[in-house]
Amino acid sequence: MTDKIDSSLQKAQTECMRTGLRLTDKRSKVLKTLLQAGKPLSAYDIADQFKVSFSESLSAMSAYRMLDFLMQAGLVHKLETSNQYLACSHISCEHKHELPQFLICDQCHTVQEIGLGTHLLKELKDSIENTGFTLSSQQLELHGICAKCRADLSPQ
Amino acid sequence: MTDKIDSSLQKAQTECMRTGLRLTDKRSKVLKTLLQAGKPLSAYDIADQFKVSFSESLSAMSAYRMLDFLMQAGLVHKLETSNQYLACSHISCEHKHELPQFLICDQCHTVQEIGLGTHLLKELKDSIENTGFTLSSQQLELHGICAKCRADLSPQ
DNA sequence: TTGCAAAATGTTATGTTATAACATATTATT
DNA sequence: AATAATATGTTATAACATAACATTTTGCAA
Ligand SMILES: [Zn+2]
Ligand SMILES: [Zn+2]
Ligand SMILES: [Zn+2]
Ligand SMILES: [Zn+2]
Repeated sequence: MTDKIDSSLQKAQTECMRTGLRLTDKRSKVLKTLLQAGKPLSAYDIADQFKVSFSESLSAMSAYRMLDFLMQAGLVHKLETSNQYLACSHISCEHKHELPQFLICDQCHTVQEIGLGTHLLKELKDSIENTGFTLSSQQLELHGICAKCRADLSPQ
Repeated sequence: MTDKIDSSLQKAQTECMRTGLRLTDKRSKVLKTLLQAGKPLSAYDIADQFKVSFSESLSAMSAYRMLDFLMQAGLVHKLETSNQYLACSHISCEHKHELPQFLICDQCHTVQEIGLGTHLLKELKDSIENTGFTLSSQQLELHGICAKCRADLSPQ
């Protein structure tokens, strides 16, 4: 678990270096906070958790700025439907996503970042662009009940 | 234009009667405010516009409550990506949508409520449910540049 | 028709999310 | 070392949303 987090942080650092972005100590710690949480947090939650984890102050204002940076760097996503932030699931792997897609469980609030087939995405994209609209990179947030909660609800 | 708005209000009234919902005068005026605006408004915008249009007070708190009602009735949608509300485009027509889909122009902020092919939606739904996730009714909000703005950007 | 209960609306307070504006500190470059 | 650019600290405020309780309106039954 810690290994996964460390390797993600390592990878993030390397990738930022390569692209000329400065993943400072605090920014890295904000990312680490999200990786450790393993679930979406609000900016204010992040600031609070940061203080607990690192015994170091972080104002919400700073959290927002660092989240902006991390989002630009593609390391963090914002869930618009819940105003929360979460670490990208694909930091440590090679998987490259154009359009992040999230399945959000309304029961246990876990979020799964998935990768729909490129075929399906292309179809979706084509269908939209046929209307004359030009898509910019965005994301899909789909709500429902996750497999685990579904099993808990109907036990047999 | 006014005809379209009136017929939508009429239809909304009829539909609410049929399903036992009470589309009160104020609720109807909130819906009218959105229909007249023809674009998404925040709850506070709605309260302000309501006062202007009807010379009648409406607190933001009341606006939120009326929006909740209108959303439950399927007459209004909330855009989660901009915290704004807009009248459903399909009030006056028979078109029934399970999953509302919006194309949001980041240039001029107009919103187009579209209907993707049922085939494509089914494929999307199947693809997601294959992961074990159970979708509840949700919506797609896709950002980009509308045809008009695109034309303005590249004039020839 | 009167009385009651439920639903709708009014009102005030407060919680939550996000940005503006300006000061200070750190870093890179010359 | 001087300078400029970037990052962070700090305070204030804007924007979005809900809680809690009072009052009014409505539907319905006695
Ligand atoms: Zn991602
Ligand atoms: Zn769940
Ligand atoms: Zn609609
Ligand atoms: Zn546009």
